[in-house]
Amino acid sequence: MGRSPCCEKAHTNKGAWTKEEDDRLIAYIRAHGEGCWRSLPKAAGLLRCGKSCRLRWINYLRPDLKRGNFTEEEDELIIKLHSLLGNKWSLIAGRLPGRTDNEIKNYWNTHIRRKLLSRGIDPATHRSLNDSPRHNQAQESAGAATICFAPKQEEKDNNVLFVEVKDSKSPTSERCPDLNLELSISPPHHEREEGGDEEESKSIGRSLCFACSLGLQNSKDCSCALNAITANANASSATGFDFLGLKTNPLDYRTLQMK
DNA sequence: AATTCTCGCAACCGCGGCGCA
DNA sequence: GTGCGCCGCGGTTGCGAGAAT
Repeated sequence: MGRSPCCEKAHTNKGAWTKEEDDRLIAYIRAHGEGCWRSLPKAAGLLRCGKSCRLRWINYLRPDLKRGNFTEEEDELIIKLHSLLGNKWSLIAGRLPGRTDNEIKNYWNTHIRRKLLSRGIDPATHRSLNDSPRHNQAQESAGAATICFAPKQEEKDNNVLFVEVKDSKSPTSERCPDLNLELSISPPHHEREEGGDEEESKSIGRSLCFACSLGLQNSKDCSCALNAITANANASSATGFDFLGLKTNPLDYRTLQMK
């Protein structure tokens, strides 16, 4: 039954890695490639558990890592992605070449949180801090805003789901949707389709192709209404929408990849 | 110069999903 | 079908460096 334990914790080193350990790990992975972290430490002559080796390699030793300060563009991209994905650091890291989930997580906690607070934005909800009391009151009285996977009929036929953000009290009146990730499945929301150009454009701005969000980037089911936030993160254009007060283009979930 | 405080980052821990036996 | 281990992820901790007193 099952497999043997990944490592004997009693005979493994912990704490900071030494130069010699780093060299051994690098040399081994250069020779044999990544993978099979369970057997790697023994094979490489390291007194570490596989988990520790993997972490050290991914977060520090990988040759493609971009060391150094985050750029302003990276900052803004992280903020946008976090507002959409929440604390899904690995997904966010997947959109920032050379950055690791751990690095982004640390950077968020030390720099970006403060940056958002100084802008008057709640880093947890991405809403204006001034809105919070009113919003909290609304949530208490009418329930939290909800992201729904609400397929339209034709999308149902194609097995496509769209993510929509709605406020249970006023489904279409909020310009910056609450990104409470409390999820629910709901039937198609036809009211919005009948709501005229303005409502339609808001609806489009809030819709994410669920197939893409699930990593089915090349799926035929992918018909994401939001395209290429990240590809155009540096160049806010007239076609972008005002997301969190940051003029931007929609996010292309097609390119969101797991590491 | 010595001590205390604050901050940033590397590493660890625990959990959930998945696959193997 | 079930149990167990591996892998990957997010949250948390601990330590070292620099700033402040």
